[in-house]
Amino acid sequence: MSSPETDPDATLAFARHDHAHCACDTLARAEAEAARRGARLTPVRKRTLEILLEAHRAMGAYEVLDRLAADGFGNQPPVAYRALEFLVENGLAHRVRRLNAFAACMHPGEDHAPVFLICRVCDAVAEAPGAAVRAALDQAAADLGFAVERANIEALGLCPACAGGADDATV
Amino acid sequence: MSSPETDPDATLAFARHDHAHCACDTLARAEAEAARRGARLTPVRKRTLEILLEAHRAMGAYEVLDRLAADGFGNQPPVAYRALEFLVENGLAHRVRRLNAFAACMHPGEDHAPVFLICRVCDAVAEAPGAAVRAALDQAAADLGFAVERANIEALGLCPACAGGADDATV
DNA sequence: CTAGACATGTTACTCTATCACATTTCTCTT
DNA sequence: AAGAGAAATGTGATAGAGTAACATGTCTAG
Ligand SMILES: [Zn+2]
Ligand SMILES: [Zn+2]
Ligand SMILES: [Zn+2]
Ligand SMILES: [Zn+2]
Repeated sequence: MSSPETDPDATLAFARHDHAHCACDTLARAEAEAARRGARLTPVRKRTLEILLEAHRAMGAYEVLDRLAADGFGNQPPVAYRALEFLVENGLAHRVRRLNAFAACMHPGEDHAPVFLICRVCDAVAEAPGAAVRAALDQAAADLGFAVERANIEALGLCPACAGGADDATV
Repeated sequence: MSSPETDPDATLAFARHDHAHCACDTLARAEAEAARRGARLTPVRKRTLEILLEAHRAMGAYEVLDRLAADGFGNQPPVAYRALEFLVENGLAHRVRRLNAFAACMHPGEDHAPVFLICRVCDAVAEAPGAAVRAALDQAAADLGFAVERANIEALGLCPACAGGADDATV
């Protein structure tokens, strides 16, 4: 698909890394986490997670559905939406509302408050650690007597690569 | 469904207030802000903002459209979307992605980083001050070399009224 | 009064998401 | 092993959200 070393295949968490290994490793951790929670990682669900991991980027439900259908699973929207919902509910994937898309969780099992950084130029999406952000959010909410249960924290901006000069010039 | 005193008319910023006054006052500030920015607050746009302010809650584009159509404006989606987009671009309204909805900004003009608190029981939506949250977000992003330009910070949980006991019991 | 910019109206369409129902597969109990 | 009930899947239909494209109108600058 592209050079293994510098592939800016959008999506990488901005940092270069051995993606094949990272995806495989993350899948293993996801499976462990699913087992720990007693959640059934059925074929469709597992395949859905694999698809997200392989792409290593945020994917629309219909894009995932196409892949699933190609693999012999159902080809109707609910097939993808149900699998994705399961993954999100079990902390194996996240929903990026700004993009109407889903992305595999890079830290399954670890209790975390993800922050999504979306590059407006190359569409890369990174899941950043947001413990501090979440803490600030909880505090701001508490000031109003509001108890936060779930949060979506998404930022649009420029990734380091795109900010590094070649951004608007290359458009 | 509710008593006059404790009416959880969804929407209030959790705190009781003279809404008619609050809406009127906010509209005045929004008009001033629009003028300051040289943005043309045309009839449709102004009416759209009024609709959002009167409802004092997050409204879907199509819901706004119905109101606009009833007032003699166009009745096709672009009419509402264009007006709403204008308001958002000019800081007079916000988009709440989790709800696929829009809400009038309660602090037009004041440079602010809004945090939306959405009650999962009564659907109330409050725009909380999120300067600290935004600061934490900027820091978390900076750690990855990412420059945040815009952010959506939305939390789902329980508002003080619904957390105060009568929540799931009254359903 | 003409050209251009901006705003609006309208048609049609795409993308996103959920409902409802039939069928199958798993699990737990007897 | 049998059978009830829960969970998961497949499928068709439909609702909801958002945009592209084009025509018309409006206002201003020259
Ligand atoms: Zn995660
Ligand atoms: Zn980028
Ligand atoms: Zn605001
Ligand atoms: Zn509430």
